[in-house]
Amino acid sequence: MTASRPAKETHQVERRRRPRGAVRDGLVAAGLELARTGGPDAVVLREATRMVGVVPNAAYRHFADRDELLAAVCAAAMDELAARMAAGVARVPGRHGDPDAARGRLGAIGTAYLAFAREEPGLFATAFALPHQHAYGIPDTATGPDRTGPESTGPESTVQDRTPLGQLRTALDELADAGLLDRSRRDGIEYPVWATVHGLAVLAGSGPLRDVPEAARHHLDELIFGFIQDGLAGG
Amino acid sequence: MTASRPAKETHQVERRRRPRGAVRDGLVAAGLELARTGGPDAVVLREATRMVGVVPNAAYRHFADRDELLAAVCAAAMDELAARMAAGVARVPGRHGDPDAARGRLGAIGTAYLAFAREEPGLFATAFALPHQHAYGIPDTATGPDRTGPESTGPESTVQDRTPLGQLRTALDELADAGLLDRSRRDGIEYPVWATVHGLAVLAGSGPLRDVPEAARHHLDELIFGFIQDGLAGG
DNA sequence: GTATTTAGTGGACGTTGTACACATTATCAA
DNA sequence: TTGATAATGTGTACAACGTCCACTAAATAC
Repeated sequence: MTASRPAKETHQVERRRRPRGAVRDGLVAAGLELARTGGPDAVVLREATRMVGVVPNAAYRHFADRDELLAAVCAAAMDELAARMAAGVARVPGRHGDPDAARGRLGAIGTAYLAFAREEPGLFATAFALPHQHAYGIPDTATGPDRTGPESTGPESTVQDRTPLGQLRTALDELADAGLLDRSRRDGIEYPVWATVHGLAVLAGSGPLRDVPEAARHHLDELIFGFIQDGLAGG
Repeated sequence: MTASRPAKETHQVERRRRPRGAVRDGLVAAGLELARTGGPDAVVLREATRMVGVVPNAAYRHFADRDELLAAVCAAAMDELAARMAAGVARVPGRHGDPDAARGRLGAIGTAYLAFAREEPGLFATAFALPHQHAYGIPDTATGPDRTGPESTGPESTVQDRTPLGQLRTALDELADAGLLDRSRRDGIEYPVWATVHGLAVLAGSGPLRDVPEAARHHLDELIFGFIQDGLAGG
């Protein structure tokens, strides 16, 4: 403390030498790792700062509070799910409109969804965890169109959205283009399909159907896919 | 302190005057109220003891730790769901085997399920919240038949189980008895049906489809029920 | 009536989220 | 270049939580 700014080469704490936004990104990445092994509740602010190598309060320069960090982590987890789905779809060959390809891509979407839920239960739970904003308040009285409601598509859905629902919509549209899904049944059908796959993912992932043996798990998947096929074919 | 046991009527802290098991039951009831308004994370041990009027450590005479209390609260929440479903089914008139009654009872089950998820989001989330045993461990390697696997029914499913899955099974059996569900399609069909309803309950309750307006919500319900009907009818 | 179990109290510790004051570096105007 | 201002990290502190330990009074068993 004698000199005003002495020996800068020794080891002056190396304060603030990280590139811009590195701490923020690091916190999200750390939170993602915590979420991967422990779900949303495991993303604890202090632990994340510890992993990044900063003091706990440093996080508050980048996030208003823990919930805002968690929100970023949730978004990252959702992105990872979307990426896996897109990768699975991309692996299916065949031009648009080809019935086999259309079927294959829809199947790939469902498979990727279930695989993610099974292989990364923590991230899956985190992706769908609402950051405790006010969590479970009064049933809500006419909330405006704030959050992702029925996925407000643009004028004509020009740019494809990578969200799970967006990818599902694309696959179902192709199924209709290929003549495998009656146009009169297309409208809104994405919700029952999504609900069915998501329901199985939740029930078998962290719900009452967790720890059913691997064989039965596969059987459940087949049951679900068959059920969806029947639902798409219609009565 | 002069007499060995003086003035018992004054105000000697009124220690231990509660009936047997009252504290335990009170803790679960308190936890249930906390869960009702805040979900599983809101069931905090100290707050529950405060509501019951005992010191925090008193809880440890009845539960090994917070997770064990939470487990009891989860079971209570699941019971409430089951009770609502049973009540809904009981409201539908008609003898066993009557097609209208069979359809009505299956519908009542789904309706009660969705209504519970919508009216009591905290309890619904709690009912399906696994108490953080080790939560999201390694994907599990051949776990034995410990937890509620595929709902091990007795020899011939003599006594009806009130669990949601049990009630759904009963309704589907009746549907088959009434000739509305092909016997060849009955086996295992409860899982896709459950998954579909549960998926919608989760997505619309605390998931990305929360805060869709009331009207669209009803439309979603109809879509789901129609989809299930088609799935039951088969291709 | 005494001994033993049961069920509550009191105090303490470590961890968490977060607020306030402070210090240092980056950015930009003069 | 210099000096103001914003951005970003540090330190200290506090309340609340889950949980541990020692102690004590009531209920029960012998």
